[in-house]
Amino acid sequence: MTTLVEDRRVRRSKALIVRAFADLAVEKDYGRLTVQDIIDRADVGRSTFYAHFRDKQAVLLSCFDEVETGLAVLADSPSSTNSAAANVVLNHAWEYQRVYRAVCASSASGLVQRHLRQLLLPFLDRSLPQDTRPGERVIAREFYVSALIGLLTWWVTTGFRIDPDELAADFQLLAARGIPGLKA
Amino acid sequence: MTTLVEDRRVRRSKALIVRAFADLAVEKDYGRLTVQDIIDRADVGRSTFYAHFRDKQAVLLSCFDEVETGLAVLADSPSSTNSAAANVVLNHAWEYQRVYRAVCASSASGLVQRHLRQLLLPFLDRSLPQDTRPGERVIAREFYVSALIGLLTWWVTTGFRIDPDELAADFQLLAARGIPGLKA
DNA sequence: CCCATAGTCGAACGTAATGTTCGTTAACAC
DNA sequence: GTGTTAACGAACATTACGTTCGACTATGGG
Repeated sequence: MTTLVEDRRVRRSKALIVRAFADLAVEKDYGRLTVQDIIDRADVGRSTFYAHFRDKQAVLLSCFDEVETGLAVLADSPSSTNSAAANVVLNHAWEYQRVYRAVCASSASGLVQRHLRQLLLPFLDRSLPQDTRPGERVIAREFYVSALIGLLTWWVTTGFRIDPDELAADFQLLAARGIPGLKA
Repeated sequence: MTTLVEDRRVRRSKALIVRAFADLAVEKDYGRLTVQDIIDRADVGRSTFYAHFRDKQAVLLSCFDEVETGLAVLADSPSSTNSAAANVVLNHAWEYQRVYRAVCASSASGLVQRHLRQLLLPFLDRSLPQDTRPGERVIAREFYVSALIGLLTWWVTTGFRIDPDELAADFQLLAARGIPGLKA
């Protein structure tokens, strides 16, 4: 009969690998991060790595599993039923900084994202009011540019199925007036 | 005397490489996309590739250069001085679909982004009103989730320097009421 | 038109990472 | 204790990397 939980050694190996990956992901470029780096840092055998993960991407994905299950638990907990979605997510990130750092810093997302951000910020700044408080302004900027990048990416990858001016108008309206019907 | 513009052959080689990359970037995972793939598709010699680009990342970055210069031109043109930032950007993407596809689809941004999106959407859906028109709702969803991911990423990579509840409140306010002072 | 320049080609090469295999050793569950 | 199972580590073929070189050829200046 197989046991219900994983062998202790398996848990140990996986944990060592994921931890090593999480550290390395913030330290160096994801693209140049090799399996070799991971097993060196984790100090596990080469074959051990491949016994549990196909490649480094699989390790990254397993980080999402952690996040996902953790979030699900948090969401079902009674303390959060009244909280807004953002509250739950941000508090979860706060608690599991290590994983979130790995996921967000891993330039799997970073490179393109950063460049688009750099590219679009000066444009958006022309529209943003100058007289807000510094702290608020930074957050509004990030909010603004992220929403545009996201909408742009969605539009591009779904095949440009809307007229650009129409989409721009929708975006501007959402940005200026907020999402209709959303409770603050 | 060296000529002012690049040798025609250089332009040709670079164009072949960039075009091949752009095609491949939408076809297959960026992480598994090799220099070999690119030079096979572009049908240029191995040494030619390395004469112009350090690695595949350099090719990706050169896509941004195209975007950047194109945007700058568009922004300075008299026709767009009155347009909102989003208008300029989206119309530019509309015109250069090939490059934008490569940049956005390249899972350099995709993998992490897609997963976070999948993860967060169900949370946000609980807050979104059900009675809006389908088309509007899709856009609002993308707007909403992208803004949250962006703000989350910014918060994580800048070292969690704000209280999560405070950030969540700011986010919720921006999402519900819009960015203060932004003209629609 | 000719010539010097400069880019491409293709082969070759050392290096590094990949992904797999297998026999040995040690830890695990029961 | 005993049978099972994972980790180890060395070895291996394979693939991609990044560079070098000599032969060839398109290019653009004169």
